[in-house]
Amino acid sequence: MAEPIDDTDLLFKALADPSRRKLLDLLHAEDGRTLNDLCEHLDMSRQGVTQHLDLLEAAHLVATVRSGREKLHYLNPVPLQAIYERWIAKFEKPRLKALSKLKRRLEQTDD
Amino acid sequence: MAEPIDDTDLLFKALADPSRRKLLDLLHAEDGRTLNDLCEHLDMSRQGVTQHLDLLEAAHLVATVRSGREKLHYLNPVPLQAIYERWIAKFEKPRLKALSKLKRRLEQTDD
DNA sequence: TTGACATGCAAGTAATAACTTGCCTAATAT
DNA sequence: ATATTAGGCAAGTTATTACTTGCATGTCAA
Repeated sequence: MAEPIDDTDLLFKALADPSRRKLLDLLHAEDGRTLNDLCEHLDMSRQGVTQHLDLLEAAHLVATVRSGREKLHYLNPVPLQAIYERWIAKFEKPRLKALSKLKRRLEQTDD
Repeated sequence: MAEPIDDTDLLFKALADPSRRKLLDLLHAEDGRTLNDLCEHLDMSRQGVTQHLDLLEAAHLVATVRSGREKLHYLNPVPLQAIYERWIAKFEKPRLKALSKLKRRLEQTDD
């Protein structure tokens, strides 16, 4: 069963694979990489990497821009925030929940 | 490939399935439930639920206590904190990273 | 002390996910 | 112009995961 209905599901599924997590780490270390660049770090075929990147893109964790014959990949950390709100903050002890609220308030005044 | 080597992998794999996330939600709503209790909410065989709970237990998200012929299930939110540190805080903008440090400092003095 | 209840074990099936291979198109550099 | 480089598409294969069924064991209540 396990139909990937909502974004939450795509997101967790995207994070469930170590190769995809490595890709996120690579983009975190240096943004705007090409497909070939990323392939050099992964020990699998180019298509394998492409398919992982497609999943990351479906989960909105990676955005891409075509530049000539190259495709540049950028990290988008926003969905991770959603995980935090739904799965970390919610399950924390009340004390930490209070801190989460504080954090959000600070974000609003700061931005 | 995708060998489940470390705890991180078990954790993300555990969270990747909607039924398992539902189980966590159920335990969050009310802790110490029996297997049969949890089964009533899941629309699959008892064994299916057992296997999901086994994975959650392997990821240390659920702990169990045997009580007579019943098995009680308890939620352990600690591993979720690890995800936060490694995957949320790390990928946040520097401003939010600073807040994460603050949070940890507060935790130490508070506990 | 027996019958119903709560759960465990093991093997099998079906669905999904990860990965590969081969060929195709478009951009660039010489 | 043409060879090379970057990437896309589509099928097929293998591995993993989700789930089921049938039977076994321990616990409790009457």
